[in-house]
Amino acid sequence: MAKSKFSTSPEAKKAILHAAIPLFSKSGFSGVSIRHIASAVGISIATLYHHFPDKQTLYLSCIKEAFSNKAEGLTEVLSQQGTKQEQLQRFIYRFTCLMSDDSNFRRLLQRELLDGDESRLRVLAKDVFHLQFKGIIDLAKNVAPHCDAHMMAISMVGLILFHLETTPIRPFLVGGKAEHNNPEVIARHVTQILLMGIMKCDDH
Amino acid sequence: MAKSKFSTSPEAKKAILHAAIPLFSKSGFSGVSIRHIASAVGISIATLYHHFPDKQTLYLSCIKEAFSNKAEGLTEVLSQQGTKQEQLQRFIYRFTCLMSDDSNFRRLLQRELLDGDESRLRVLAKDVFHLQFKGIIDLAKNVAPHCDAHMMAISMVGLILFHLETTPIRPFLVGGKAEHNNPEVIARHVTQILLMGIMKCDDH
DNA sequence: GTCTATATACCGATAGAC
DNA sequence: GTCTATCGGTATATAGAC
Repeated sequence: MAKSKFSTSPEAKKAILHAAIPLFSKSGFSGVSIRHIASAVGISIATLYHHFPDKQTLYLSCIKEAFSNKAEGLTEVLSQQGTKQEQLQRFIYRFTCLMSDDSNFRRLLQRELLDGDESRLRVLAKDVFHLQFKGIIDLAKNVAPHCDAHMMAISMVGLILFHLETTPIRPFLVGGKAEHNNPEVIARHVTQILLMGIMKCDDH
Repeated sequence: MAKSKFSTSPEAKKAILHAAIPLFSKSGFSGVSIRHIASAVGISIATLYHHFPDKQTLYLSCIKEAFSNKAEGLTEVLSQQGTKQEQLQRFIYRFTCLMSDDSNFRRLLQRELLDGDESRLRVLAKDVFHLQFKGIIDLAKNVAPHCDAHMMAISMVGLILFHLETTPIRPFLVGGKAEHNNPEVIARHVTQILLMGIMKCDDH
């Protein structure tokens, strides 16, 4: 109880958050004004300040909302069965789809890695994504027991995210094709690298 | 000739750029004010505007300066000799060191991938890094002729960048150790994945 | 809970003296 | 080339009516 000084309806807060999330995703904290957010929701600035005490709190609420929504999907993606190879393959594919479908989340995550201070990153890692990252670590231990599981988990996530991150610059890079933005193509490529390395890779 | 309406000394411009680059790297375009930059250089706002017509031009000049400085180092890193494996190994190691030594550049690059519009990304890919990315493509074709060279180049760069990008959150992630920020450790891990995949990887 | 109106500070950018 | 002074606009945030 008493989460706020004011009486606020959860619906109104959600409406503000879901209008603000894509704006923060696109332009970052400093690139979005309270005016802009209020205008997007269709309310006045004063009304927005009735629900959130300041811009910083609104931003952190957006992060929390976007990330905790995604945590469920991640947990589900990690509950895989089958052989080790199948587990890896399915995780890579479904994680790629999850990130590809929600660029708002992916961009907010990458912005947090650039802009988040120590306390924000701690919350992100320890409170929001602890179980999910642990799941990826366990998957790494399972499929590659001789590896450093932490590094392997970072590599798996990084491979996928960077292929999505480079989507807008790909048309101007040598060899870039539209199919390189297809989650299935990305997932197949990443899986092949992880399973066999590049020497035996054949993802044409 | 006539690059500017005003007479400006290149030294003064360089001084401004090299004060502004770390600021833009840390906080992004919207997160840094002209006042802040002028203060960091030790000049007045009006003096800054004598050298650059507006904030946007100053920012783009920072990008251009930081990136073209790095292009030389990248070209040098790509002129490798030895067997295919040695070429890959050395490129990964030296590229990792290059990115690790200059977090300003790496962060500006990642910010551009998030914030850059089509025209800025086109300039970046076609005018600034065309030869360097072509070099990575050629390396990929050489060491992995059966692969999609574009995807492989993206994977190599992305693997390295994400390990550096996650440095600040690593202390809070399961299994994170200080040694995971060591460029040699990162390069060895990435090289092993690329050469052998995770099944045969052993980077403890 | 929502609004209009406003306080206060900072923003990018310019004028004009030296 | 560098400065002080300042413009007009926008930023976050608040006061107080309804």
